[in-house]
Amino acid sequence: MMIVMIAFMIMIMYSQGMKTSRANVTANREKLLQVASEGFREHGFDGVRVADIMRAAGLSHGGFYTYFESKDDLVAQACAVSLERQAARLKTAKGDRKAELEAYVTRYLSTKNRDAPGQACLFPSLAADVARQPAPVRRIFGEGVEDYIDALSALSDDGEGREKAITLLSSLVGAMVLARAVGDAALSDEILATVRQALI
Amino acid sequence: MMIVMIAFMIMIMYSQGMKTSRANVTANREKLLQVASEGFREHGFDGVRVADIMRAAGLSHGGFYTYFESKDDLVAQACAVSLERQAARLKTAKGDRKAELEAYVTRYLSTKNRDAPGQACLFPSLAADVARQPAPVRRIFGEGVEDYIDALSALSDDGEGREKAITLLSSLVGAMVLARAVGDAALSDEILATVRQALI
DNA sequence: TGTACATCAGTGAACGCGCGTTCACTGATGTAC
DNA sequence: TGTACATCAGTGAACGCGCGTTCACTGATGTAC
Repeated sequence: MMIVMIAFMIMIMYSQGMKTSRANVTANREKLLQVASEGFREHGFDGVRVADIMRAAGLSHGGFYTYFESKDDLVAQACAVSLERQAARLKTAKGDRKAELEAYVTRYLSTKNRDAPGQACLFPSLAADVARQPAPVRRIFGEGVEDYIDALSALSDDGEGREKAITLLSSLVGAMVLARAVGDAALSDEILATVRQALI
Repeated sequence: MMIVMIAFMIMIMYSQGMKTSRANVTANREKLLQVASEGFREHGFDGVRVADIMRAAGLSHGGFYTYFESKDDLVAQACAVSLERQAARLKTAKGDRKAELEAYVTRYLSTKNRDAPGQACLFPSLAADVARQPAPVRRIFGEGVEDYIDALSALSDDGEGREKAITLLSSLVGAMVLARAVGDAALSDEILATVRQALI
């Protein structure tokens, strides 16, 4: 009985990868990328310290270089992860494409989204910072934008999908960037509401 | 003769404010704000050092605090200056308003503007950074956006000026932010061209 | 299966550099008489 | 007008803190026999 239980535990350990050291590496790396991705969107690349990220993942800061070559490396990988996820999320859209797109715009330009940049699209938070990053990050980012445009295009039902996707994306990003920057809450709300109405 | 020349020089010195110490303070402050304003737009607030700015103005770094309380103070004042200037420039528009607006959009979304952020609108360069700055900067920035929207509205000739101004500004800012961030030059050009066409 | 050894994730102190800020000091500018 | 003094812009060394990165070390995990 005991042996069966132990064997079972070992199976779980291996299959879920939560107990052995090697599996921990995988889990920790995912956790680190997740924490970094949210932190960067919320506070910018320079606003999050290596030590913060390690602490949030339950590790001490010295172990950072087991996982990443440098902070720049983490920045690049965290961007890649965020970009993939948000393009993937867009591609799962089913049903009426027009309704789908409208729902997307409404969600994107909501005050909730504005006030939780850590959970939101990384373009408004990080695009301006990315423009000043080393080439590898800019390349990854460019591919992410490309994917995103493709995914948005697929939601459009006429031949001008790509053009519409680009102008739509620009409006979304610009509105959110401005809404987050202005100190005045009323103006911020107005920007979101106005662009939302114009797009739907 | 000599006395007349000297008197004349003194007049010039006082009137142009280039030689006496007190007048230098004014000229230096303007120079510092100008240098800072360009530097911040090009490299972000954290990308420009106090010592860089002082050197560019021909001063040593220790003198910084003769002019500003802190770097944050400079950030706020430099933003105020840039914002005022770009709203003022927009207000000088004369002639056919529609043509004026189109010319403005074309200039705004040009590759030249994209490649010279130090000379361009500060919204795409700094809005995301501003969102993470202390409240005074955000307030100043918000007022600048408000002014800008007003100025753009005045160029629109129907009753929906303000709504149009807000959506236009969002498109401009978003397109420029994305165009500057993507590593791929072709995609960057495409974003600018597509949004330009859509807006004109 | 058990044992001895090798590997390597993880620790936490320390390093080193960058950068905003401070400070004692200088010398030109400005003022009072 | 000239002289003596006060003010203050400007200098450059030094300070202090933050933060990315390194490093010697530990102990658990994994491997060989």
